[in-house]
Amino acid sequence: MAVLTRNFYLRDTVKVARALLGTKLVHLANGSELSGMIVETEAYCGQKDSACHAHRGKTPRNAVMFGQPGHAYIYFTYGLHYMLNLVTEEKDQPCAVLIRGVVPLAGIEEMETRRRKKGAELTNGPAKLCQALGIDKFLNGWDLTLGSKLWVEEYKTIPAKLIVATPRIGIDYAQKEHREALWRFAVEMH
DNA sequence: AGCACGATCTGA
DNA sequence: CAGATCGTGCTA
Repeated sequence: MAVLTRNFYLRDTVKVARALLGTKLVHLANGSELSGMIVETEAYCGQKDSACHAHRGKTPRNAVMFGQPGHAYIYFTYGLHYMLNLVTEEKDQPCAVLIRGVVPLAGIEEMETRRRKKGAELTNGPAKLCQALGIDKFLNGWDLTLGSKLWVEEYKTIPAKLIVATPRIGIDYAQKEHREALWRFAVEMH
């Protein structure tokens, strides 16, 4: 399937977040494919967004967000978790989409061994998905348009009826306007 | 140089 | 509902 190009990411972040639903996230970890269909995302929209890491300007940690779109912004938090974001919009616009959930497609056995705890709820939650797919800080800044090591490709078209938009999770510190923005997108399962 | 805290997850 | 656990960024 076609690897998503730079232009896919070079758009309004909220649109990209929505468009990423149904695409396939692939990580090649020592030769084996670990992949899943993206079913939950959140848009973080630059300096003006008080929930965005780049809100207070450029720092060593968030520098990748200020670069070209189509790169992975991965950071470490709570002393134990990694989060995966995909950089969007043009250079110097520090925007990104947080990947919050995937449905495992390939490498499910290996994902289970990577996770401490087994079970079907393998990759819902931004930190759990990183652990299952073996994504860590060494992939920070990786160019996702190369189609090697870590990338996103076309997979499935999700009917609009199945997509819900809600406020983002875990950003109670943000201003009301940003706290309430419907910038989280998820595919309704059942 | 010190310190408070986080786009989370788990188990009690 | 608290504990895990540490890099980051703000303050001094």
